[in-house]
Amino acid sequence: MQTEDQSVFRALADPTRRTILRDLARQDMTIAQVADNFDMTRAAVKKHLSVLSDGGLITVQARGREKINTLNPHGFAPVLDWLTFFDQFWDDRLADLKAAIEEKDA
Amino acid sequence: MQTEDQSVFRALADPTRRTILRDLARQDMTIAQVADNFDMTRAAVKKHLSVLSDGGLITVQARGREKINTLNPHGFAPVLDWLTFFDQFWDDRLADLKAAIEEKDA
DNA sequence: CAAGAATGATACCTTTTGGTTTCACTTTGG
DNA sequence: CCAAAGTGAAACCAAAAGGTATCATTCTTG
Repeated sequence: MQTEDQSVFRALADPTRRTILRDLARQDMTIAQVADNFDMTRAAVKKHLSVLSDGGLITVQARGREKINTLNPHGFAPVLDWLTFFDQFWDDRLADLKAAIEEKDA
Repeated sequence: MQTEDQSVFRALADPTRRTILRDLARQDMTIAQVADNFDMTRAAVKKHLSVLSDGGLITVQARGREKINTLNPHGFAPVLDWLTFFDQFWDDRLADLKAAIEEKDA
């Protein structure tokens, strides 16, 4: 458990990468297109895309000399699974605490 | 959106911290108790706890000379909210893709 | 009150990260 | 064919991250 999750959690840790994911949610993009949305070099964006790819959050396919980056919704599964552990914990043992937390939600 | 999420995403990025959260899910613990579960100094564990606290994932209260660290389930909310954006995206625009992904889930 | 326990804080070190530059490589188009 | 477009990759840098060691503080307790 949580053995191979590191790459996806690491991928989500950077704000630039989280923004890229939102951008790719709108449409698939080449590296250059993604880079146009940021004030940094294409090389830097490329590195971010590599981290996202390592984390399984995007897939990349070549189209001629271009690389099309596509959001991979399936890649979020490990994160959701990990978070689910806590849901279960609350349900099983801390129903009262959960209720208390929600009502003190100022 | 995603403006102040950084601290919680950063907190979740480290495997030691994710393990600490699971440990705290079982029971509240002092710093020394948390440190007993790891092969590193108490000072290092303390730093991790500070990051978790900054991210809102745990709360800390003094009890005499001890500090009791408690899991704060509410702290996960920003992460769930952020992830929800993609759920919505799938529902709104990619119902077909979602189905395709699930059925090709080898 | 004095010793020990639990912690806070600081300085310091090493590795990772995020970024830039630069150069080689492949595809596309006129 | 040849120049330009789109990438890949490597070298290099500064800053952040994860750890350790050390010392000062603050409770607890006999």
